[in-house]
Amino acid sequence: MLGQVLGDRAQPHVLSPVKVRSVATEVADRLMTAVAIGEYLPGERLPGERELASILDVSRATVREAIGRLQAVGIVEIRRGRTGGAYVRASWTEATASAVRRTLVPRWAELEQLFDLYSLVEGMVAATAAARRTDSDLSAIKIGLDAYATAGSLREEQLADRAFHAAIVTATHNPKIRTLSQEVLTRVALGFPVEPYGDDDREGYERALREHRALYEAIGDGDTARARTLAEGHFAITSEIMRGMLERSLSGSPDS
Amino acid sequence: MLGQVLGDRAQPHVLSPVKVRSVATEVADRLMTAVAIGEYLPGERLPGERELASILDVSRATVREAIGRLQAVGIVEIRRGRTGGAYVRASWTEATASAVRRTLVPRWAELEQLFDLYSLVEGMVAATAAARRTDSDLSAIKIGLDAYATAGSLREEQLADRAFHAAIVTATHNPKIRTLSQEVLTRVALGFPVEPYGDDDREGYERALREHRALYEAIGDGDTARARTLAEGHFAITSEIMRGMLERSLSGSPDS
DNA sequence: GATTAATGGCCTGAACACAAGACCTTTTAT
DNA sequence: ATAAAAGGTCTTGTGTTCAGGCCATTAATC
Repeated sequence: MLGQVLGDRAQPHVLSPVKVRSVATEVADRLMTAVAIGEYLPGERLPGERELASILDVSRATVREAIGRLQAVGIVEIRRGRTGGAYVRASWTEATASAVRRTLVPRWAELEQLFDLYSLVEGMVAATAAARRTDSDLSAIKIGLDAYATAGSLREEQLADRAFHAAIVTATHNPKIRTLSQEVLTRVALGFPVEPYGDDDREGYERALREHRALYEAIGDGDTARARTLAEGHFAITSEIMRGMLERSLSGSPDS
Repeated sequence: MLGQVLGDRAQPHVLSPVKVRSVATEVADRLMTAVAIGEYLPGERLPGERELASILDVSRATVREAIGRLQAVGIVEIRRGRTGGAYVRASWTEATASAVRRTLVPRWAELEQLFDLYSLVEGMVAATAAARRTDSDLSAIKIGLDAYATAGSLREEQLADRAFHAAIVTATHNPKIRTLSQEVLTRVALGFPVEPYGDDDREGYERALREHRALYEAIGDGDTARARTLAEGHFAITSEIMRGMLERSLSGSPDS
């Protein structure tokens, strides 16, 4: 009786079909993520196959399998010879537009949910950081903030942005939170570059800088509510940008 | 220069060694979780090997491998014959005490972090639910609350508790949040039963009931801050209970 | 008490993913 | 021209998983 009211599930969540990621898929996802978050910029070369195999502790065959997938969707181009390797394509967002259409559009609703989750989690992170930050945490955040403010190139902007956020996550004093944040970011980033590359958007930069400053001060003040609100808003903006990118990629060429 | 200041990592997170879970490990973890969260109570029988293989969409050999591990750590006992199967041991928390010592103690700090994360995530869930709940969401939560209030047995308490929390998660209107919550819970639960079984603790029950009521009202009022605070506190209590259990299991028999 | 059904226990063979390593081909720095 | 560094291509071996059948055990049923 009670079971009926409560909707007693015949198939609990923990007993849903099992699916394990293959090593090759895991590697491919990681490499895509690395490119997506700007770890490797367009024109840059990924580490060699042998090196990646060593770093990731997998066989070279598996690395090749993974790189082959990146090549297949146009994220990298392969060059042979002495200076060969997997180079991030200049406009991989454009190159993958059709892949985006095929892969991501059916999951539009899912992406919206991911963006939402991303924003909420980062708000949680910021609030926790505000509650727990030490003075040295604050200093580290300040360094990231200043670096962002004085960044001279897009690359420096990216590095500083990541350092800033990394310092905030560190200020939560809980490595699990970092793991969670990275996992959520990865899920979001798997389809999109978090920082639109060619986007030399001064206005966006100024806005981000203002928000970073405000967030820094909220954390410095230990104002958890303000830090949360600011972070949620900040990452919601990022989500908006991605959403806009996707929409543009959709309204562009109908299909390849 | 900038790179130095920002601590440019030679080995980004995404390029750390790859390790994928085997199917058998995944199945074993799921079954352990199912037992840990009270899906199967002591004395109850897990589904048969063939049935599990079908449900989980894996081979029976893999299921056997997983069940063998549960048996090895004393979570279940295997009976043969017509009414045979894997039965949850009456006092598996006791039976696994030494396993807990060997497995969990080295990760004490990690567990603390997990408890902390658990509490924070559930706070986030409650706040989001308070902000987004519809009237029908609220009704569902109320049903769970009432069921908890009128629960006549431990089993009913568990079911109602889960229904209550499930209804709150649903009220966030974001399935990804549900997934996240479950993942975090699973990580926490992997070592511990969330609801200590034999713990016929009226005082604890009364307290939980009060907190559930308060949480229900905060969500009803759309008071995100209060909902968050209540939920964080509520789950922090759960964490405290688990912590106490572990400490008792430690101070008990030195080792087996 | 015999039968039968439901269960775990056990085995084989094939398919597959992955690792390890050798060797070839291409390209470029020297 | 040579050598180095990279990707391209094999082979071989190993471990995991699946699919299926058959055996052993137990208890409900006739």
